Amino acid sequence: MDNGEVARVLREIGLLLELSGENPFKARAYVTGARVIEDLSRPVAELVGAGRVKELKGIGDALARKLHELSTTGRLAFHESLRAAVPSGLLEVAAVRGLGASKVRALWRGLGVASLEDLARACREGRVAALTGFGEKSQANILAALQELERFQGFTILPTALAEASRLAAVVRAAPGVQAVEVAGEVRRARERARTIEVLAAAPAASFAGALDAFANARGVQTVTSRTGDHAAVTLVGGLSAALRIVTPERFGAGLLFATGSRGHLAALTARAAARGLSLDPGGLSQAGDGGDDVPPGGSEEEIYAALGLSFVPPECREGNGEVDLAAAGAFPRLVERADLRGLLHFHTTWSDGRNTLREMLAAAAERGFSYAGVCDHSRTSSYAGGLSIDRVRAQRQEIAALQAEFSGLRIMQGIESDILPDGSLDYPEAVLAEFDFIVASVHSQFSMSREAMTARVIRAVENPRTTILGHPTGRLLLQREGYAMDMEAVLRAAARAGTIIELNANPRRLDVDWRHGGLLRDLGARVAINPDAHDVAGIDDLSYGLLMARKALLPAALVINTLEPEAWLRR
DNA sequence: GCCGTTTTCGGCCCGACTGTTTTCAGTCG
Ligand SMILES: [Zn+2]
Repeated sequence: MDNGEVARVLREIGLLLELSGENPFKARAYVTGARVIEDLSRPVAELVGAGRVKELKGIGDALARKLHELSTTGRLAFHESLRAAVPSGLLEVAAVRGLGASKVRALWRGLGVASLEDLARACREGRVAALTGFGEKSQANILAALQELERFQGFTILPTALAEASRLAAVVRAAPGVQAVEVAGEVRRARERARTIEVLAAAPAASFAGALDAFANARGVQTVTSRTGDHAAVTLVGGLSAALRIVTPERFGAGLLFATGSRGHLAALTARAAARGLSLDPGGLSQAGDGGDDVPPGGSEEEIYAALGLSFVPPECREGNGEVDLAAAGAFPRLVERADLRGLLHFHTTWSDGRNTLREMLAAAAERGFSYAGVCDHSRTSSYAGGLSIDRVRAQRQEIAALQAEFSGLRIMQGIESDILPDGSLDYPEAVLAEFDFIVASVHSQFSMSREAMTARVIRAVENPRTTILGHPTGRLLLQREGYAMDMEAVLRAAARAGTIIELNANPRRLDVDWRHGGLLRDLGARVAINPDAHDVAGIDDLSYGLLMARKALLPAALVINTLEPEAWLRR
């Protein structure tokens, strides 16, 4: 059992205890224990083996015993008995936004609600509103949250989609006779949320059936929803869909192009082909009518783009947003790449709610070849996240000065992720704000303002000359929470006017600003910062998702400030 | 259930909002 699995069990015990009506502080002790285990840099089993797990702050006698049982047997009787006493569907009910353990318990004990279906029915029948502690509004809010949950059902975020896709691709690749396999569809296009994993394979016709069998029998396949001679569609445990198409090798290039899409991109390509007297279909590119083939059988994607007089369009850019016109005009932007990034900005440390120390984060930055790093812990109003008091801001500055001597090749800057307060102001007095090298300003509270009020609030923040970067502009959490209502275009215009940089937060739950605003950002010439918002060392590598989104937005690398030296973007 | 030490019980991250209640519990970030 790795630390993540152990932590998950402890966290679930915490929830189950609360649902059982246990002392909430006892429940919290398990959640705290889960966090302690998550933050370990070594396997918890090692500490258990050495009898040292009790030395961890937050782990006492009881948790130490349970960790011992868990890491030696892989099971925990206490956990299993709790699970037996609480309907398993309640765990899903507790994940509904607005419902915590106490409310779920009330619904369970008062109305017999034991699943999401029960809850929806109870709401529709008006029974929730009649329950003490609830009312018409709570009932309506619960129904809305359930609908939101339903909308998110069957989708996943990019890292999971990529992992599942490459796992399934590997299964197919291992099947006899298979010569090539690629992930296609929306996953290859790096959509920020995905529903279907599409895989394309090339094999001689005699090998089709075997490859389809391998796919249909892959681990995690729940049901096979359709099956033909060259195609299989399945649903996966967890609700995602997946599909495999197999073509003979000479059709692989065009097949991949069509399987990748998007529809809009393909429409632009086929229109361009037609304008040149060509015809493009999944079989390849050919002379319209009876001519010979322009692209020989077996033509790759690259060859097809070239035959259409286009530079290669990377898969993540194929959204039908004018990328074909740009490529045709020879104006396709020079997109940002990992090696372009010189600056690592907006990461958290143990000074606030990060899991690694400042030194550890800086060492990771240096190891990854960054030439400058700007730490941005939380500001004082985010007290739940350990936001920095003015004294701690200054103490951190001293540590930075000391650490700078240790990291000669890395310029260390002190930023802050300042809350944007409800009135649009920043979170410290002017004299303190002036001491930071730069400021990322983000909304972390009062999400449910009116659209007008939120727009005014954020515009005031981006117009503040102390604001360097607007952090995660919409506040969305993909598949968990919609962004707050706000006139994004007005905000982006105001930011561009004020010279405030827009963050492209690379956390795969955020990927915010949305790539769909790329056209406006380009038109405005607005500068963008790709920031990992990392809370630990591993989080730094979320930058890869941010890079994909910046490319998807067709942003020229020159607009991405992390590619520049600080002097090019710091306010003076 | 953990922690600290005022050594063995009492408090546990904190402030604001929402919807319920009629003075506050629950949820969220
Ligand atoms: Zn933030």
